[in-house]
Amino acid sequence: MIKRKAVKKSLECKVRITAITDTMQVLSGKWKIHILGTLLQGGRMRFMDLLREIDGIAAKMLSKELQDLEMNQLITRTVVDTKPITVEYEVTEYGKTMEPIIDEIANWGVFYRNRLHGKAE
Amino acid sequence: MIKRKAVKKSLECKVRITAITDTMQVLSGKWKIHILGTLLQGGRMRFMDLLREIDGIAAKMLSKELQDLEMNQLITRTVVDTKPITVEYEVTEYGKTMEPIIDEIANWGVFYRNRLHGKAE
DNA sequence: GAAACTAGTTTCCAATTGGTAACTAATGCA
DNA sequence: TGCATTAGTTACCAATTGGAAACTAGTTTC
Repeated sequence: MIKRKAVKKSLECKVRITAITDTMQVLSGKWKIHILGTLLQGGRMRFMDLLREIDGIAAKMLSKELQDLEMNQLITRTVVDTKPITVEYEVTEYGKTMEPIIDEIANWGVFYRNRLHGKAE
Repeated sequence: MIKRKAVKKSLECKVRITAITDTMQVLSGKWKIHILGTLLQGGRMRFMDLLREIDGIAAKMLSKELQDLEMNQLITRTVVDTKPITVEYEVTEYGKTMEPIIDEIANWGVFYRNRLHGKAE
């Protein structure tokens, strides 16, 4: 018996921990999942649409989080030459690979609420 | 056309936002997902095992996060009357419903790493 | 009796996060 | 001319988060 646990840790666990850390870093902060979720439902949306749709977010936060998401290539930013200039945001194909995560998180949240009330009913 | 968008928001979006907020609150902080992930892999584990297994966590953080997870009934805490007293932590059946989320997050992290290197290869 | 191991707790500090409110700059409308 | 709308930015501030290190306290081993 010569430290089998340490081997087990190095191989399986570390890769997993790195993977989880990466994902959570990309989704860090209070708003990114909500922005992605809203854009996944709404398709192409403008800044002001998002500001109105996502309850409680401030312009500063929305702006910063959109920049982060764009840097990670999860969304695209397109300036449209309308009367007052508008900017459209859209989830990329790559960004759409986040959908299973967001769905699982949303599902669990519903499950959680149901459990808090009557599970016997 | 009398504000159809607002209706759409109230019905679909708000429930989803609440659900996501709930889940993320239960998983809040830097360590909860790692602790759950480690316990899901390792089964019944002691405090010191977790401290050694989860790279970088401090005793204070581990202690606090374990308390949070126990309060939310995702794990159980059992004091064992060994020579120096030990405490065992284990994921509950309810806690195991988090597994799909953690798996999706870990999967995406692996996908993310692969994409950063060679996707053409 | 000293050192080590168990499972934490306490204190103190630094960095990050996120919120409010005011401001910019370009354009259109009355 | 003055107000509204677009998409932000800036400055300031408060709360939360998390990390290091030292400490507690009981038991066992050398």
